[in-house]
Amino acid sequence: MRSSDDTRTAAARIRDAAIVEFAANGVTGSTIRKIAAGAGVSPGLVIHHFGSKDQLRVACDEYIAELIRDVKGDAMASGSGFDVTAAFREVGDIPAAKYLARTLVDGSPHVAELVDELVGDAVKYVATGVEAGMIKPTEHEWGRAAIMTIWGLGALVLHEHVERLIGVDITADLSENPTAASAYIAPVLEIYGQGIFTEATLQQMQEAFVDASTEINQGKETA
Amino acid sequence: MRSSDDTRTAAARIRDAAIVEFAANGVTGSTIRKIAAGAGVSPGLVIHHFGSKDQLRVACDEYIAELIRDVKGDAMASGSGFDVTAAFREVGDIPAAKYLARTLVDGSPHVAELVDELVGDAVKYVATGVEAGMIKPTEHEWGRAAIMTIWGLGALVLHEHVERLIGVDITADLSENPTAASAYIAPVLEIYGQGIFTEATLQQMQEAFVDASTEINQGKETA
DNA sequence: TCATCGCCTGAACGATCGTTTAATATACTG
DNA sequence: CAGTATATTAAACGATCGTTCAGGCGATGA
Repeated sequence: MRSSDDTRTAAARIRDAAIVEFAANGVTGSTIRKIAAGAGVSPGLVIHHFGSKDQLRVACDEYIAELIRDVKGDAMASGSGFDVTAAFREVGDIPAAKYLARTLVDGSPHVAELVDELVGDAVKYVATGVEAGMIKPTEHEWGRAAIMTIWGLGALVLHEHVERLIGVDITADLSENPTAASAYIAPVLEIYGQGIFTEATLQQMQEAFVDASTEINQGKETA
Repeated sequence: MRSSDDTRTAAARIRDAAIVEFAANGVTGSTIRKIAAGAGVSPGLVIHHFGSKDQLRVACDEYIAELIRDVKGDAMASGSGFDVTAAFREVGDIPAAKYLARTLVDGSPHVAELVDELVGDAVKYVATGVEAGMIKPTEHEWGRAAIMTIWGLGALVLHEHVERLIGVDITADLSENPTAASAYIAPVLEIYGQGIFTEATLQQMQEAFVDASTEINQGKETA
């Protein structure tokens, strides 16, 4: 696996190999021996550098989180802030998107913190969009931004299903092949553009929902 | 773990205990010994009934898929077909939603098949909605339905983050506490109702997208 | 030159894994 | 009732896991 012109530190090679392995098979599904083989080192060296499998996993979490922090600003600036997926294209040889997809489900404090930051970014992105008259205002600033972030991350986590269903690999760089990516982007833009419900349906649903709510907590008047 | 008035077959108890374990720790993170303990039997009996850990996992996949097929019709009929999550409330003691969340990421032919069916259901649900004048028509029938399904499933997969961010456990029955659930449902209804982009933004984005597409197409033709 | 120190390896250890096996209890059948 | 199939267990096997350990290698500094 290791090429002779690999200038990375052994510790860096181990970390990168671990990310590949964790992304593909999950943490419990990965073995130190396989990671060591991927990095071209002995299993003992993995422990020597990282202490334990769990500490290696933490190091990977932190590294990926930092990696995404570095590139997410570019994605926001490029105008595709409504789709967090845009921030998680694979960086170099590192399957950051696939690693994140796994870790979002397995659970990790560092990645949870990153998600919170992404929601904060989305809130800011949406707020500036509202100020510029490009995005509709809302009563639920935080909730709307959170759900847009969750939807984007959720699609990323389910990238295998997205690819099977729509034929687009959203872990890859979509900007390189916009024609193929349109199968994913066009419907997303449509929903975010005009919604799906007609006026009548929306009003009806909100009324039904308010009725159900006021059953529990009466006295609250609608705006 | 096993209560004396448990009338289930030992095989059924093992299967249910495996679902709980798989849902909580994933397949590779679960052990036959723990599953056996959860079912109140010996590890050997697990193998005797299911052959192997992998066959046990397949049995769980099939069982959960069938379980969801049974209840998903009710959710569609209740009018919340726009949110697949509604179909996956925990059934009895079985954490079907959490199991599905794990399996959607780990990958399983049976669950992938189920997802395809859910998209098919969504297409039908949307089509009837369009006919009834409740849902706006679209050029991307399949794509829109697929993305709505993916978004719903994605939120389910990231239920831990949804709960941390918005304070709503979408694996639980939301209808039992509509007030709390509104933090999740209200923004979703808003986005599905009116979108987020203003008319100007939508047009601008679609033009930019078409430009990018034709750039590629023209480049390919000249090359 | 030699002692030192960090990088690294190969072998081994104990634990735990999925699975097998032999044996026993229970239920069904004729 | 005898006989056979099924349900179930305890114990053990081999494989593999994460981790430890003793030592070799190569650069560095005095």
